Amino acid sequence: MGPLAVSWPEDPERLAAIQRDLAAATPPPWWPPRGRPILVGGCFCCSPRGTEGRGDAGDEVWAAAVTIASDTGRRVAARVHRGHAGAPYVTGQLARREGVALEAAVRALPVQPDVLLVNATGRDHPRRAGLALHLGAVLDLPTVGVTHRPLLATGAWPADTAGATSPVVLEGEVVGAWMRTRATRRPLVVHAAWRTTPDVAVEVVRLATRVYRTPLPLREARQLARRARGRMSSAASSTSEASKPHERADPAKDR
DNA sequence: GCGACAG
DNA sequence: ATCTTGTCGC
Repeated sequence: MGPLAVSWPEDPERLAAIQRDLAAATPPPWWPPRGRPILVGGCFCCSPRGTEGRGDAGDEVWAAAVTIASDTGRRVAARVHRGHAGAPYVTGQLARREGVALEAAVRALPVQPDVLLVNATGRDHPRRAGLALHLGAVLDLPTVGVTHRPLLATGAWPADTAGATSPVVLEGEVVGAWMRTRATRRPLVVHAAWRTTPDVAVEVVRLATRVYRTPLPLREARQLARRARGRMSSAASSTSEASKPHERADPAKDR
């Protein structure tokens, strides 16, 4: 795609209009090449600790993005971007809060992924265009949403075996799937988003998941964003910086 | 009063 | 998202 003029309007009604346009768009479907490794990206945005509730416009935020090779699980690129929230969190309008920062983090990646995981819904949305779908359109990248629970859609949990899935449906449309990435762990919801179907979303998450419940790209992006928040550098208001080369083997929690 | 709908 | 609390597993 590309011609579609998409942005991150601050006005809720302008965002709603864009979401309706995005929902009606018919970009070419994408799916992972069979039998060949791909680059799977992930991005994540967090706010200062102690900030409960919806937050406010102008809140400091940290957005991280990573690119990971699906065959080795190795990180090939990572960036953290410190910026500001465009709005408080409002159901159905997450794009206004996190869109700008997430876009900046992904664009800063020296190696772009083939497909991007986003901590948000896609078609499961009041206007069928959640942040995961919106971000894909803006970046011209296929996207898959991954959340802890649906926004509006419903569906029964899958069997308690690794890899099991069950449909998540919104008004008759299958918009995603519950997916048991790890046996005995709570399932995640994987969402069809920009240029992806529920089946493709499941396959991408399968390719990107290793030993943890959370797919590697999302897990690493989350770690990077929170680590950056912890450092609390006193740099200027908005800056992009390379990730540090070394790793910490921390048995961190995996919510 | 109750229930709740991404992050 | 963040907070709290509890439990399980390495």
